[in-house]
Amino acid sequence: MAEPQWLTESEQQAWRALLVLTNRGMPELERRLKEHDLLAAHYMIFAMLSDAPDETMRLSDLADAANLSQSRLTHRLRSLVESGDVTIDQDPVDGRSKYATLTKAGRARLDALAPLHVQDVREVIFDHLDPEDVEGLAVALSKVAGSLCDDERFEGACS
Amino acid sequence: MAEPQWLTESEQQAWRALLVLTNRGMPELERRLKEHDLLAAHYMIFAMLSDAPDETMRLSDLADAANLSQSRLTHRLRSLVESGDVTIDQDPVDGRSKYATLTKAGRARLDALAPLHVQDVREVIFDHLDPEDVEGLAVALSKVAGSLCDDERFEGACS
DNA sequence: ACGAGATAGTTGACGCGACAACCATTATCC
DNA sequence: GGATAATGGTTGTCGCGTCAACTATCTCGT
Repeated sequence: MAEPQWLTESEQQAWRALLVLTNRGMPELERRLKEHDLLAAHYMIFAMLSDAPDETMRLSDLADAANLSQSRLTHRLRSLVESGDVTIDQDPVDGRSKYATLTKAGRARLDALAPLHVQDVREVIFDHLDPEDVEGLAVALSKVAGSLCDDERFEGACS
Repeated sequence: MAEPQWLTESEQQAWRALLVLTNRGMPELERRLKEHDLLAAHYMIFAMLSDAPDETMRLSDLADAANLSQSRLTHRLRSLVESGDVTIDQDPVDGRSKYATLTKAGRARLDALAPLHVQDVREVIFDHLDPEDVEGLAVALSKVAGSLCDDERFEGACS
């Protein structure tokens, strides 16, 4: 049995700060989104759809792009369809697949919210960083994210 | 009304990667902890208590250190007390406060789990980074974390 | 062509966490 | 010193996300 490989000073610092960010910062952002009656998952669905051609995606691709489980996507889509922000259609060639599409209303809702959300993200995160910090973050986090998308039993469209 | 201040290229990259990490990496770590019948919140409670003098903390301090709401702490402590990992005692001088203390069993459980958890954290995060990446992460995340602890209507013992 | 397995999506149950309301105790202040 | 506020903690409700089980469709080997 090998000695446990403890975290270095820097690693500990990064890990603790990451815990603060995930357990305080991200919930804070969710709270702000909820003031507009939107879950973070909803916003991700909007954002991914709006970036897609025809604002349409196959459900499983959408789930992957939005970092959601299929089940979670189904649950969230239910409310988005009810509120008229998204429509769901059968794939005509593959009877298993379905497509989600952003409606005009959904598109309008995203357009209205996006600037506010970006502002929130700025206030919580990027306003406290200078460009080199951001660059360092981007480099390091991308490596970790890349491994999470590749590793996870799929070639991951992830990002 | 000002033009919305969109994210720069680097900021977008960092933000997307952070979303992957929070929505995939962190749940993965929780899943691994749960194989040992432990919630992430439980582990945080253990870790904070074990670092404290006498392995004892006032509940509200513990909540703050572990990034938990008081209510969430209460809920989690219930199960930890039931399983005999933690005891709770009244503060003799302030009738409102209580103290949580790690029991021998709790200490043993943490000692057994800590190396495994560190290994998991390594596999998910730090194994994919070289020292400069980690340093960059630590610097940037610490700034964000610092703002979250200070800002949040409290001088924050936060790390 | 047919049965086994893979893929796409849905469903329902259950546990955790957020939130608001609440009780108890201690400060504050006129 | 007695009302009022502030602090510390608990409780109960409700919604979300996970998980396992399920249906339906498609693929592939033989």
